[in-house]
Amino acid sequence: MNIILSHLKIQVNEKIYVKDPETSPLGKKIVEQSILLIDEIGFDNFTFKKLGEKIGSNESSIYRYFENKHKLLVYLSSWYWSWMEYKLVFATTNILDPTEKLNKAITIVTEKVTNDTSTEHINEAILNKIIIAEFTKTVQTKEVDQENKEGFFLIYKRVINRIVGIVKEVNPEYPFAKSLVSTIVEGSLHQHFLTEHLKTITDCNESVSTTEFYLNLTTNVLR
Amino acid sequence: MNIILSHLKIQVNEKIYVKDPETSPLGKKIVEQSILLIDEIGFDNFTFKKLGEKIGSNESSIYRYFENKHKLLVYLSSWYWSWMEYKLVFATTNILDPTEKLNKAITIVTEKVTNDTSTEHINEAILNKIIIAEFTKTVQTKEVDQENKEGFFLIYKRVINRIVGIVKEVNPEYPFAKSLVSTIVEGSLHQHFLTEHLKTITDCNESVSTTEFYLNLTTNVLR
DNA sequence: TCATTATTGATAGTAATACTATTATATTTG
DNA sequence: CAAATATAATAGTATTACTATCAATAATGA
Repeated sequence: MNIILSHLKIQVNEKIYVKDPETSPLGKKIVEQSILLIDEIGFDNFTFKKLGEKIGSNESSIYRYFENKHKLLVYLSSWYWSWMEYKLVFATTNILDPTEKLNKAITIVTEKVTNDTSTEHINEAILNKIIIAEFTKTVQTKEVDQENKEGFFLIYKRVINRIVGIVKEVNPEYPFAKSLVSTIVEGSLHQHFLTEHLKTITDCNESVSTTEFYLNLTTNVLR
Repeated sequence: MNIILSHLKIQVNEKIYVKDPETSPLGKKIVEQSILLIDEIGFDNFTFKKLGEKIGSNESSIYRYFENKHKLLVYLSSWYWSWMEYKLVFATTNILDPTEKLNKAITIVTEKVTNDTSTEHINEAILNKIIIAEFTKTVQTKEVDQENKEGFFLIYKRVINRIVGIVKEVNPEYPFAKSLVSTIVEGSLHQHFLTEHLKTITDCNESVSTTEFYLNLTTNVLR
């Protein structure tokens, strides 16, 4: 996995950035350090000025890569889901049994990411923390319909629908495949958040438990 | 229901506001009109200055009721979940069969709110729209642990755990009652959002469908 | 290698946001 | 009617979220 990914460039919709951050050292530094800073102070308190100070670079230079911090978060999310899609594809290819394939897929999307080192400048474990804490903010805006039209959430929707395909293999009769998968993917992020902050309304406590919960749920729903 | 609620004062944690908005006409106006304005322009674009202009009142007067717009949203959410708790209690009281009671409870929390007129100055249907679009923002902040300690999310957690109790009546063996219920409650908000904005990753299309999906899911999971 | 071009940095500036403070003016209540 | 309270008006500050301009540096290619 690590070997394969190190040769792959994660594809992100061009409209999300002003200049592709993958094309320069400064761009990579922006992506790398923004992940650390957002994790540290939270997206709401994050500003390009603070990021500039952190990377010893000018605020205005960052604006040459991203229009605003919202777009940067959309970029990080797209990168994350694109990376997740690779993980999904590689993990489920060659598995013939649909149930086994689905279990594998659910495990991949619901488990907490720890210490994946497939890319040099992106810390996937911390990016996963950001997605857990901030992902819904990328869609929950007044501009969602416009941005959806422009393809900002394409990769996310593709990940969902890829798993929907597997669900349909397991049980073609089940009428809520899309809602089930979107509930699992978004819900598992939420469960990880609850595990961390609102422990009294979740049973999940370690990485494995969230996955267990959703594997159990899926099995019961589709049988 | 309407008659009963008109005599009830929804209780909200005192720490959320500077001055209880229920105690004055201006306070009520702030609550009433903030719901309309947040629905109209979105929470991110909402400011106390704009609200002041809308209600023909001064920005500084609003600050005497709420420290900042985040606290106002927490107040609106608390009000919503408190109101939801009343609906839950009244709808499930006197139902003896646990399964029937659970189905009723799930229907209440997952269905879209339409035209409830139990309180004069709060439009519950529009408040429901705000909760669908903005609720996660009340918890997904860097201050969540501190605010949780201060009891900001108590009512929300109580609603969840009330339903958890019913789940345990239906199936005491099921090991993920809390995660199931928090997934349903948060997930149904998300499904309503998807129905409105990202239709390709949900099967829900009208109010009834989201409820159907979760009723079906719960039945399958708990049997 | 030198000239061109692209990239980054530094500085300045604007409008809006998120408040706080002060004082004046109503309004309520005892 | 006086005292207390609530609201409005105005002003002011620090920060945010940018945009614009120009200088300095680095990369490239003829």
